[in-house]
Amino acid sequence: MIGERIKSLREKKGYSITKLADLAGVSKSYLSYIERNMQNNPSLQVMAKIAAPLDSNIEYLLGDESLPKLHENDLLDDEWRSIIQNAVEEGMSKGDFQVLKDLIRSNLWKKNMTERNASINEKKKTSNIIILHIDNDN
Amino acid sequence: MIGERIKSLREKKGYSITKLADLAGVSKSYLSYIERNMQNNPSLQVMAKIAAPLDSNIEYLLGDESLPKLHENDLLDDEWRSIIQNAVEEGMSKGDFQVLKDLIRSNLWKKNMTERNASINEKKKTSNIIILHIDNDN
DNA sequence: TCATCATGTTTTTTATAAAGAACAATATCA
DNA sequence: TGATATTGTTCTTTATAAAAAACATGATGA
Repeated sequence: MIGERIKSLREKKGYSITKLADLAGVSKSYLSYIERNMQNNPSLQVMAKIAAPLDSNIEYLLGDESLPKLHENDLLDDEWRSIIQNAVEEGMSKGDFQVLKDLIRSNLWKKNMTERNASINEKKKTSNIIILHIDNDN
Repeated sequence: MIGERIKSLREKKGYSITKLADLAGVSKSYLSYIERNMQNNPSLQVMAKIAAPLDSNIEYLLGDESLPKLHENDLLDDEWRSIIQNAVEEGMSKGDFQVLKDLIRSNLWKKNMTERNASINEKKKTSNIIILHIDNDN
């Protein structure tokens, strides 16, 4: 349930119910209800207000209630998310990504190969991967 | 705003407001308000009820309201998530990924270049990206 | 040791979310 | 072409979310 998540995050931060209620701008009585699942139908605004001082978001607080669970607490942080989101919007396929991933796993990572492409060279500072070839015929 | 998302998904399904309201089990008047952003603070239960017949989820409907936006409708689904999760665990950096992303954006995508690497060749079916070179010296 | 404060709970009140009409406007078809 | 059905809207009501207040319990400390 939703209450456990909030309570867990709250205690992790060392906040009392009263403190979190103040930070969030909701009444402590209502927060108390929510944590104990006595009122499990809060509005989006209340959820957002509670999530903020917990450095969380509605999605995470929903937890199993809803399908996905992505959260900084769960390894995949927001920066990653937006990077990937953009890539997908720009047409990256799962297969494309899998190549990169498999590459890393198979430790080609460590091996140096030759050849270089000038147009890509400038990207070097941010990564140790250089992509030379893009195949378009399948 | 939240209204646009719902309306967009609804129309994509070919549902009328009345139809969706029936499927979701909420009043059509309220749904109408929400779509026009005249009432932008629905409860979680209402959100969940609306999301279901749209084959969506609260997260997606929230859209910009909340930080992440991941959804099957946005191409980023659970499969993506686990792929990326694994990659991160295997040491992939954001910079590494950014190279790939920038590459796609700059439309190298469309250009064919030469050279090929036998050890990677077998990956061709799943991707149109072939990685030839991994630089390790920075 | 008793007074003040912080804790979380339960009661009461009030604000508003959400339903249930009734409505106007357009579409459908006999 | 006029009756009936759908569309989405606006008005009215009622159910309940959320605040405010009062409360109980333990902690702090003078």
